[in-house]
Amino acid sequence: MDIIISNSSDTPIYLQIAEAIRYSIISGGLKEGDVLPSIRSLAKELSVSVITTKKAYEVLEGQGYIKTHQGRGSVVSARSASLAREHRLSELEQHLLEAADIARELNISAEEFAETARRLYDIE
Amino acid sequence: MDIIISNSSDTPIYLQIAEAIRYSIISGGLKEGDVLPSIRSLAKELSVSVITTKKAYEVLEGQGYIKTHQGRGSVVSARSASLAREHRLSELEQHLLEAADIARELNISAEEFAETARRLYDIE
Amino acid sequence: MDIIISNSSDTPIYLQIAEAIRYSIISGGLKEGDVLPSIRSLAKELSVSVITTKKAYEVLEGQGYIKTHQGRGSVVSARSASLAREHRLSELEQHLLEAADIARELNISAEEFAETARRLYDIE
Amino acid sequence: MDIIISNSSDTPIYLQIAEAIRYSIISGGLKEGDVLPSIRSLAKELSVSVITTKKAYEVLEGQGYIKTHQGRGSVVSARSASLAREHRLSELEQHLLEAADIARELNISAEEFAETARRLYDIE
DNA sequence: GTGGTCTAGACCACG
DNA sequence: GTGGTCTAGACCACT
Repeated sequence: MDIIISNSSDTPIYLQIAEAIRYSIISGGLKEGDVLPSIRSLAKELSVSVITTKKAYEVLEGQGYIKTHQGRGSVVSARSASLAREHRLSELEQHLLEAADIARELNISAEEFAETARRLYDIE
Repeated sequence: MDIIISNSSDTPIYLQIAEAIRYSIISGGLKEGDVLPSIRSLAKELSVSVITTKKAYEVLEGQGYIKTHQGRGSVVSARSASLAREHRLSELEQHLLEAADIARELNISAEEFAETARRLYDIE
Repeated sequence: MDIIISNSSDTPIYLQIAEAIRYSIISGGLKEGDVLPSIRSLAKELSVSVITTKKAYEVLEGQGYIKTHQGRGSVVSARSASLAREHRLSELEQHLLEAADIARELNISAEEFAETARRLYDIE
Repeated sequence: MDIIISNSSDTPIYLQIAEAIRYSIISGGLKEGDVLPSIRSLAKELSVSVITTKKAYEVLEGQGYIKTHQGRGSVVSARSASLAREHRLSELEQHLLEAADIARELNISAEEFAETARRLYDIE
């Protein structure tokens, strides 16, 4: 669980945690059936309130990534990997759609747009 | 000033207004030196609080698009059009960069990525 | 908003609140578009913590009954009435299924079972 | 003792065990005077904590189904079968009463209600 | 005024 | 040990 949280970010901490865990799932660090750290131990590790980690887990549970059981902690649920991948794909599409909107607004052609996309992909 | 605001959107109303005005500037509906409607008349027209329109104008002023003078209303400032274009370009780049990040995370190749960008451009 | 909450009940307070509101929706006390009391005023009225009312509203929002907007409170969303009815119907079915399970376990015939259901319906 | 416990269920494990034993009593698998497995052997068989099986036995003892004697294990007590039957009957009644409440709330007639009960009885 | 987020600290049920 | 619920009190963003 190497999660880095930023207090200055404008995405709330509980979402930063949830996304870090989702990333762990997608990148294979966490697999189906794996047990997540307890909300209390994670809270201590990240120096945040228990409520914050709990909320992160609630979000993930609401989206079907994990299952939580009283007294037994939380485990990564089946289908979580494919769920996470779908989620990221739709985010990618969302970004491209917004970018395309702007491109049309600025009279940038489809070719130029695709070209720019390609170029920015290679940058980093 | 035909601005449509959506209550169900999760971008705050004052930003929706600011962006609508910026769009008017970039698309030529508002030119340098044009006088904007007063915050009170605009508030009435959009059925929102005066505080909200005021905040929208403050944002635009802070970014250099308009100039507000005590008792004389607000006017579109010089260079506003090029400013707006630059702003939108950087937003476009930002979206593409985030999309590219996700694409690499999901092992999507540069070709596939550029291809998807092209396809989504044509959709709407 | 006449909600009666019981501290001795074993269903959590936030769920009691959520169900009372759902009942208001189903019984016509709250209609689509109606504005709910603010979480703070409701908390004061019920003598519970703000967090508790907030959680109740979060539950209702998660199930699609209401929509909450920062700074503007919460409103009953469209479809909420039919949603609520569906929800109660599935609860009714659930109870009957569990009852039927027990009836079969106790060798109670279908006729006896239906008869008992009829009789208990009339009791109150 | 063929008890199947489900980790995904939201009824606590100790209650699942208690109910499985009660079912054994009602269905004749366990008769008055029969000796139950020790809490330790049952715990090992089900791969749960000793605390859990102990709690299940405590529940059953509290309801009069079994008698536990220091160092001599637990036996099914007299009248346990009729007790269990009564218990299940009252549960059945409880479910039907709640279902009837909902039915009246939704303006479902007594006939429709009894008809639905009959239909759901036959389903499985 | 509104809701959104976060804190520290408490009690309870489950294993 | 675990999570589930609740409290009082705080700061921030939006209207």
